[in-house]
Amino acid sequence: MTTTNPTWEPRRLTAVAVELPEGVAPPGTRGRILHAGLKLYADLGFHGTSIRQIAAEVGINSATLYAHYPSKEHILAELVYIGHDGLFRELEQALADAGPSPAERLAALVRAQVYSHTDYPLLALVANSELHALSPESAAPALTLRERSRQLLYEVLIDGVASGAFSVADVTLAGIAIGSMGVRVASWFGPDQPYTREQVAEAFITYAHNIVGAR
Amino acid sequence: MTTTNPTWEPRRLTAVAVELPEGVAPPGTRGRILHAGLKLYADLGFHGTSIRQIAAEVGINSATLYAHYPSKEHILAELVYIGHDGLFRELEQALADAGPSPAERLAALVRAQVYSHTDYPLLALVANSELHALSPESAAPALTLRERSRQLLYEVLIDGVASGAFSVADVTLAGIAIGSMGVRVASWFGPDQPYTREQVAEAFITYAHNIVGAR
DNA sequence: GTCTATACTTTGATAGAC
DNA sequence: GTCTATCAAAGTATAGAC
Repeated sequence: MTTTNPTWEPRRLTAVAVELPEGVAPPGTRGRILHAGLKLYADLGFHGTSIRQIAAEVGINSATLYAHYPSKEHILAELVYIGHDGLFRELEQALADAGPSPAERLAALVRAQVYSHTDYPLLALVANSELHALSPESAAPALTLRERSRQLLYEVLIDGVASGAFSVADVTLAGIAIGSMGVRVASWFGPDQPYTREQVAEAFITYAHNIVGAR
Repeated sequence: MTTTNPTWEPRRLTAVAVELPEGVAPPGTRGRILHAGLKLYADLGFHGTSIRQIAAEVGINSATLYAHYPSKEHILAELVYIGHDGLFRELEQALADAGPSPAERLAALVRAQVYSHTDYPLLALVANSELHALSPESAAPALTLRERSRQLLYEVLIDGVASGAFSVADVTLAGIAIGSMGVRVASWFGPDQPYTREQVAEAFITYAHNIVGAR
């Protein structure tokens, strides 16, 4: 193959709605740019997407983008931040609404993570898979939120072990395993498979309980 | 920010050895190109890497690359195939060496996947995270191997349920959960954390057994 | 096989009119 | 805010000498 087929473009996801959580998208053109960036970054990756593709998706000239964002990277930075911030808020709210037992609190976290990824799969994919394309300064706010989210899980696990509700040899590895189930959801959940978000969440809650030996 | 800082480059991984399994790298310059591609694709992604960077890493002129590979994509295609083929072979060998019980066979698969990712993290990362950058035709052989690897796991799970060794409501979701723990290993395992590959494997085997309710 | 030189395209971003 | 027009740089890949 010595030439590139211009009609083919790689696709990372089956077609799903390009959606952001309510209230987080800026109004007007800036918001439409953000949605277009979300769709294209999820599909082609940050480096695989050109500023002209984003503009075409919005229906504006590429130069107009720079009236709303100072660079291509700033569009990604906003998406990555929104994704991490949204997940962290969902996790915090889930804990606030959860019952007092460690098992209930762990279930609330797993459910919130699964729903976050099933409801906004493009956002989850971009936030997790394209973060590495950001400069350290642009990535820092999202990384702080990721660390805080991680802490929410570990506090629940540590409490559960301390109270005897959980029985697990290594809390860190158990947390990694539970988190791994969750972050992968956006990569396989979609309209081409038969499960509802609720079925996935309840199954993964059971697995998480099994992993930590919840009584 | 209106200009790009040419001295900064995004980094996806902490420094680890750039290694391929024995015997899979072609001899001579072609093999050195493959190693350079592995390192750079893992670090910067396929679209984030230029043909000139690969050539510079090898220490040759960029034009010389085309005496060994017909395109940038062919280098990635070979890496993605090697990664999927290597994992599949390891899984098959693990089953051949495993004891007869479903629990032993599941343990063998989990251990093989963990070792494959801890021993060749760059290869695992490129094979899984950059596959989407390939054309459908270039990706097909790897996808076939991935499906066959998936089947190995599901056969063990189905056997375990049929024999009463496992107790799990949904084999598909359990398989996804177990596979998710494994594919994430390359993203966090490295010299900056305290676990050995054996510790990770044994912990994940326990979690897998817990997920499927192994008796 | 490897090089120098270069063709040609696409890229991110800017200038300036309206 | 949006456009047309354009720049400078970087991109993949090729031609042809050695």
